Amino acid sequence: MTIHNQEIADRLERAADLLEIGGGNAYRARAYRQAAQTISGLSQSVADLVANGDDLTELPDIGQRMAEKIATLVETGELPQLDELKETLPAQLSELMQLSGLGPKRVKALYQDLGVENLDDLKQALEAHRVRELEGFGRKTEETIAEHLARRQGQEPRTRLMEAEEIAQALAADLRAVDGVQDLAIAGSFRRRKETVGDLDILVTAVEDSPVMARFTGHEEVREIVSQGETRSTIVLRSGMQVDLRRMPEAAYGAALHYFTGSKAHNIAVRRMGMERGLKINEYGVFRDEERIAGRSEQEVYASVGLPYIEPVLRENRGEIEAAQEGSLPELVELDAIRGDLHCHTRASDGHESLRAMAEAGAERGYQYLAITDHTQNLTVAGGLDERRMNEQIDRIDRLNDTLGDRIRVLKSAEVDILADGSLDLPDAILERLDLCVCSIHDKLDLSREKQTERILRAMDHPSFSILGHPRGRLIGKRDPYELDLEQVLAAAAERGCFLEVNAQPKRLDLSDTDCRLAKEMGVKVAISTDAHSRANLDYMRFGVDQARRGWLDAEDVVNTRSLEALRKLLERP
DNA sequence: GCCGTTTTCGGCCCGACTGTTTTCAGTCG
Repeated sequence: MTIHNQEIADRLERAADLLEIGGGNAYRARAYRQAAQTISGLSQSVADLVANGDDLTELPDIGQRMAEKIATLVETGELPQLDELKETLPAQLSELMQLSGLGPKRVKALYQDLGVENLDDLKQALEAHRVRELEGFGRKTEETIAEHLARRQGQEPRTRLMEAEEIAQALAADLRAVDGVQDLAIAGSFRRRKETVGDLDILVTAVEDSPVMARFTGHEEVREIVSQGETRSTIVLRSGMQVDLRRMPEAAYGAALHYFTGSKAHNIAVRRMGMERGLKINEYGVFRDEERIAGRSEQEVYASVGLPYIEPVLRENRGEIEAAQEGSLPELVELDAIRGDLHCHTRASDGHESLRAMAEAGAERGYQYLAITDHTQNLTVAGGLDERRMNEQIDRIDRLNDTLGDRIRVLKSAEVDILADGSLDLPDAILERLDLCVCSIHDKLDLSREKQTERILRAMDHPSFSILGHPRGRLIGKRDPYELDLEQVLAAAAERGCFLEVNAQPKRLDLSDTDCRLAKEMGVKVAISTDAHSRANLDYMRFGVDQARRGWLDAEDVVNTRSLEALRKLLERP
């Protein structure tokens, strides 16, 4: 049973929590957190690295001692340091740390003075009003903790990017309309285009007497004002989304935008570079002693530490700073570079529109080609096509292409089910009539890692296999990816000339950012496809492009940036 | 516990806001 990167990161985080609560050297706890961060952002499996005898100390923030601990964890499933900590402190104190308003000091006080060991204990202590009697606590603190505890139940902690976008853009539009507002940006993980967003960070510059802060905290969608000040306020909207507004002087806009865009790890790394140069970098600018030497734009901030501009999607401290220093940052793929969509549905299966409507919608977006990929017979719930209906669909596409001229080319395709034994869900005679095949798994999601991997490898052996659709099968926040050895799949794809999909559906975004990066490292190109079930869904393309950009992909790495001619060539199996 | 153009010790990002105090600790991002 191999341990996943996320589990390793979680154990290290838990150890960090307990170290902080226990007091002692706070920097030691931070070292555990930083190691956890490095590992959760890694594309390769740490377990595999250890198995290969790779040197983990080459990874950032992992030294000799941490590498040994991780190796032990991978090999034995145990982290002895964590077990030792658990002997002195209850492990569940780590959960209390997750509650907003509770940090190590307060958790320690709750434990030592009130014997609170877990969330249930905390609830009882709050109800008995014993918390307010602790030194440093008070009535207000007790109430805040109680509120956060109550809200925690059954709440989705992160919002998918698309939903966050709807909320953010509406609010931003209202704030832009306030008197005296000059610049406004939505920063944070939203600007980095992370697949999910925890809260929104909005940044404004405004003339001195602008009522923007008051209009923010007084907005009709506000459910709760968490804090309010001259330059910073935090609210919770009725949707449950927490939003920060920061008001900055114009001369500091770039520095503030950089600061609030994050990620935290990226900022810390940049600030460290500043320190080495005798500079202090904060949200108000870059300072040498008391003098501000940069801050109006982000470019200035980067230039002050000798770096070129780094795109927000790359700011995760996953090697972008080193790449910037070496001048080897990728030229990220742009939405404009996409020449067609290789995965969409019509009414023939579970789509909502006609073939012609989808083709027209593709042409409106300036696409050169659009692949129609209705489901196949195995997926009965979606009205999948059998042999006869598939043949009819192919003939219909031929006739449609005759009427479309050079406006757009509709490619004959299907989203073919990969059956449990790895065979494809339509006879070869039909598959051969298709321009390409997107092949996906829709059932038997709970096979073992070995069997699921084997299933896909076998499917890829089929000469008609072109693209592996939504390769991990995850639904963000709803369903975990199925067990799969992605590296083995990528190696097989590279060998056979197959591609993997970046499914741009906001609830899928599958491959993930780190998966994209792994694909690139292993020499496998991707198709960014919307899996559209309606014309409007074709606009999901930008979410897929953002995900690919977060995975460091350039236009070369993406098959559907090619002209139709070049695409056809690429689709020919070696 | 990590790290090194101040390098094997002695640093480790930094400011805003809140609540409990009355000058500051704790938390957050």
